[in-house]
Amino acid sequence: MKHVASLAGVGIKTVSRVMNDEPGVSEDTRQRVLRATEQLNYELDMAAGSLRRTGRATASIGLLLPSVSNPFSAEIHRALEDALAERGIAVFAASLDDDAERERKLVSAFMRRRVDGLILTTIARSQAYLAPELARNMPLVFIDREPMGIDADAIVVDNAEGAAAATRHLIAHGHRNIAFLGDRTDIQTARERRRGFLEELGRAGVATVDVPIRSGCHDENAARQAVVELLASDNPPTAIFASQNLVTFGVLRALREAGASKRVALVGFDDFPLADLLDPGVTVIAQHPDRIGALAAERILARIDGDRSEPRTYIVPTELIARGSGEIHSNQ
Amino acid sequence: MKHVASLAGVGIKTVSRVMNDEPGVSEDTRQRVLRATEQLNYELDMAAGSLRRTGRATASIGLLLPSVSNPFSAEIHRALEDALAERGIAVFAASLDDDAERERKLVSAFMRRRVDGLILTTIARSQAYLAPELARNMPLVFIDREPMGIDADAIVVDNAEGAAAATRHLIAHGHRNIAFLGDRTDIQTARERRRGFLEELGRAGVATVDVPIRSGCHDENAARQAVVELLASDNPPTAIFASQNLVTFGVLRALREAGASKRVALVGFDDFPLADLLDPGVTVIAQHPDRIGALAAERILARIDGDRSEPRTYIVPTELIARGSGEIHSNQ
DNA sequence: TTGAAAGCGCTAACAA
DNA sequence: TTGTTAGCGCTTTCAA
Repeated sequence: MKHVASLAGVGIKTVSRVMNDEPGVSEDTRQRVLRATEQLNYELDMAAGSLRRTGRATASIGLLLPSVSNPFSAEIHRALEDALAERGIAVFAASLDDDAERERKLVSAFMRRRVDGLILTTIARSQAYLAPELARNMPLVFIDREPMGIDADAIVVDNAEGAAAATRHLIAHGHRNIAFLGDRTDIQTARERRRGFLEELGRAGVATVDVPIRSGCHDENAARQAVVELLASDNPPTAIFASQNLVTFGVLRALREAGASKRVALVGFDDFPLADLLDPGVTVIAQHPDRIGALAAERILARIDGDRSEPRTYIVPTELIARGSGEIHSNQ
Repeated sequence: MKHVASLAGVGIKTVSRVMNDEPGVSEDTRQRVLRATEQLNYELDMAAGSLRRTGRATASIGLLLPSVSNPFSAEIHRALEDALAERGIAVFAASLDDDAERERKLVSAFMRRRVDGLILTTIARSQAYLAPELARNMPLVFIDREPMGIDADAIVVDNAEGAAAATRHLIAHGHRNIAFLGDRTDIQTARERRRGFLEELGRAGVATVDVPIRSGCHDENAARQAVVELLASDNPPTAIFASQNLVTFGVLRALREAGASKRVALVGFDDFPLADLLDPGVTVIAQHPDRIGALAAERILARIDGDRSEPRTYIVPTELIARGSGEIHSNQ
């Protein structure tokens, strides 16, 4: 900046004014400064600026996702980026891998970079470690899973209700023996989906005592294996509820291998590409990652802009999309 | 940091030593400082540090992808993150949207944040605008598409050879009337794939003059529409080469709607989840985004560490995965 | 409309 | 082993 100033024959503060589009610079000087910046290929150093600037904003936020390569997460990421780019805010993205230790390390890495806000998917038992940041008005928005031990904005879907809707749908098609394939129980959404499933069965008067529940399926293979075992059991289920997209993929593989795709009904939580092109099409409870991302962006921007209202949890509705696999009737 | 120093009763430089794990601090003092940081919930300000540090490293890089939500891009992103996280480097991720103006703006946003390196997918006709950065030894790695007008590291796949392999495969199954569904021709990889396709047809002695070529399919719907028209034409193709995953999806839809899935052969460029569960399974030319990401990380780290060797283009091989759709024989 | 001086939080260089 | 001073590139404050 010094160099630009001397090349343009002006003071350093004048260059600062031009670079930040501040008023009080004659058009003539402005042009001279701009020419100098081009000649020197100069770009403002935002970090140096934010050191002195009142408010200290860095125009960056930290985004913690289950994984940047998870399609659901990636859609949220994109919606967020679109909304934040309009305000010139850059996004540090990182993957949680459902590991509590990683969560702490990545949050700390964001803090050391003095981000203006944090948008987080979490796995640790408690997020109370963030209380000091919250007290200092660090904008915090939790997505997909609500925080524990701390009161902050959250954007979630109604997991219990979505799971209940899936279950209701299967019951309406004559099923009573419905298997539940769930993710790791340390994941809040997984527990909620199980709760919704069981409550709905209860409402329908199905004794939940011998409902086949397989929790802890965190990947495709675990789910596939679980289905293989269920189908080989004494009393194989006539329908399956898969609580997550990777689990749904594993179920699809197992059913295909057993030749049971058109006999055993299936509803999956979370939509995925090509679900309609499989045979039968896969009935799902669709979440709306784009809406989750847009809402999260809206909330973090409001907090950055000084909104000090009570933290709230926002619920984005789910939607059942019938494509065939969930409409298979029970023969029993 | 001042506060921590006075609370611990030490000089500010001692705190700096502790925070940066520098030697020359007694275990006793170290403990006192760490206690003070915990009490004050202090985290180092890396940006302030890098202002003074020799080399100015910010421990962050800029990553420009076609879109963070594109599955292929997202896999690259993940592989990169894994390799860079080991070195404590954070990633600014952004979406290009195949828009040259966006490219310039996002690169400029990265520069203003003084990233330690740039990993870029580009669309602009020329990347000569980056020559000044390159001259200043800014580490630059291009992925998926080679830069124009500038000599820098690039990680690409052999698009022409991959397309040729797909074409060869179809020819070997008796096809001569193969349609090419290509992406926008301002995208380098799209042009390369078309070249590989045409050259292979030439080698096989097929007159390329009346080969049905449909370029400019940038999304699912354009591809679907193109296939609908091709199937309705006088001389419908017996096989299709889809040059990109969204295009493949559109082709799948069109074939399904026409009831032609088991009659018209299909090979798609780029693998995708569930390709094996469709009926027939979809034969693809698989790229290896994880390897591209890992290689890009390796190169940018080498450049950051001072490697000044001649820029190179690294080619990651593709792989034909036969699943059924590409093995449909021609009846003609 | 312009610029000089101070200082943001940190690390380099050097001194004790 | 520890601390002091200067200064990184910028914005704030204030004066001209």
